[in-house]
Amino acid sequence: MTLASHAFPAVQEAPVFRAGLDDCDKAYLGSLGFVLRRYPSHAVIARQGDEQDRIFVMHSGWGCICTELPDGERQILDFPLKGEIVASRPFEGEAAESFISQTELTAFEAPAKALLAGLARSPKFAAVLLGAIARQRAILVQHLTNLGRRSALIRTAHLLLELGTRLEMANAAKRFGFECPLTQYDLADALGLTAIHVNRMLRELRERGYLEFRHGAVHYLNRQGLECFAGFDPGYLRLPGESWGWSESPIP
Amino acid sequence: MTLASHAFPAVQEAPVFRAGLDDCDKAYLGSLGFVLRRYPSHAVIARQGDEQDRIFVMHSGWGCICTELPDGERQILDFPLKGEIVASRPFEGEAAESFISQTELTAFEAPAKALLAGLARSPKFAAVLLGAIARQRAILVQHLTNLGRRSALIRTAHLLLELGTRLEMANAAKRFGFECPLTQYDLADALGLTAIHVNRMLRELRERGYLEFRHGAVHYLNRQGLECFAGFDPGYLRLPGESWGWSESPIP
DNA sequence: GTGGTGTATTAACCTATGTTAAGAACGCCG
DNA sequence: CGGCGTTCTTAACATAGGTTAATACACCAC
Repeated sequence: MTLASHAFPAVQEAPVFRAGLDDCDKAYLGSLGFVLRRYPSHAVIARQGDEQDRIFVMHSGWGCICTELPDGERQILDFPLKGEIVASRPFEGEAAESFISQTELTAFEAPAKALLAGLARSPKFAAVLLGAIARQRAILVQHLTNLGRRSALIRTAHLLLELGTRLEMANAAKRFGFECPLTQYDLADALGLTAIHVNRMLRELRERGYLEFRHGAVHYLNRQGLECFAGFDPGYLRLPGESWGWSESPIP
Repeated sequence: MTLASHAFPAVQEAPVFRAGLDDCDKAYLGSLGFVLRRYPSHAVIARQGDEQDRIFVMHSGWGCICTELPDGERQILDFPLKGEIVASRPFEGEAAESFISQTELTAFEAPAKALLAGLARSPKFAAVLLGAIARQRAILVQHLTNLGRRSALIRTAHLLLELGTRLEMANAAKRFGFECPLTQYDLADALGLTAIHVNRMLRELRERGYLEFRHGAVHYLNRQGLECFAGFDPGYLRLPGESWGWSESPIP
């Protein structure tokens, strides 16, 4: 739309917005005041309990959304990936969750009020936003189901498959897997397990010939078998109004 | 607004809407085509996988939102209570969850599209809706944290305290507790436990002098102690823009 | 009354996961 | 190069929670 969109990454190209908006809405989006900011690793980008007035669109790096308990433990709710929205308390009130970077991370930021105004402006814009919120909710629901009703082994597999699929949807996956800078402690906090047990589960997945998680990368050894074993059905990751993936080579 | 609102319960009086909307918005709400419907107990009101085109506002009775796994197990995500919204996939796409009645249940229903249109109509209306969605998300997050990082005993206590507080907010609690027709199997499916273990935990809570769950009702024995023990902080249940509770006797 | 179904309760036993402890591998920095 | 912190890995042991099974209790149909 502008020269800047060639010189700098533009929020309009984020997967959340890319599919659903026409040029007019994208121009409007460009006017909302999104700024690309960079955070170092292990930075607290938004703290649980603070007034929540910004929303984020991930651009690079890894972070997590988590709740912190009085005893110092934490529960990771999700790892927002490239092109996904972070808007924990959509548009009002104090945040119930923290947003923390795991690696160096860049994200677009805008005042939440700007987006709220956009809801009234264009039905298409509203639909895209609500679609993104619905997808986030679906992901949260899967994580909840994971914790409540799946064994540690399947739970671990399910999360890794989900992350891989989401990265593919953002064109950020590798050929045989994906880069994943999470530590086993991070995974443990997301899976409701101990880091030691995560280690056991990763070994088990490797020994069963499903996948390998080493040197900050996940390599599938038998992806189809793993999806079957984990009961992974990626339907919940689809953004409404979007056909499957924007990869160059669509899966039949 | 109309004669009918005296003869029949009106959706405008539901807690979700009651606080935030002015008369004009309430009149609009009344025009959206909400219909009060009655379901028998153990009815499937919306099934996982079906196209989701209605939203509900609970009016009486108990139900649950759950996901069903291939192996026949289920994970209950939440128990929507009187005056709360049920809109699992807000406004589009197929439902990732089922909505099932536990007791006989009545709810207002309207086509989801009607609400979507309301977003553009009035900023206040949009804010109320988004507030309700945000609250639902906060509840989901607490349930997730419950499953991931709290012991079975505290988890059980936390859920019961939450339900009690939500019922109070809807003016639907008793003096010393609340009526709760859930079975121990229902609780187990919500807590990620076995019904047998739920039984053990309820006994433990009773023996410790915290609360009693018998004959379909929860009686607090030492509510303050229990809240402290469970680390229960009801802040996440507040609807944005709402002061604490609309009970006649506000808690200091 | 009798029987039947769903729920609650308890006990005995088993297993998945947590805990503690200790090395090993790797990167970073002097 | 050597030392130090972070992460990974494994083993031995402890326990929370699951499993199986049996009894008791309520409610309803007949």
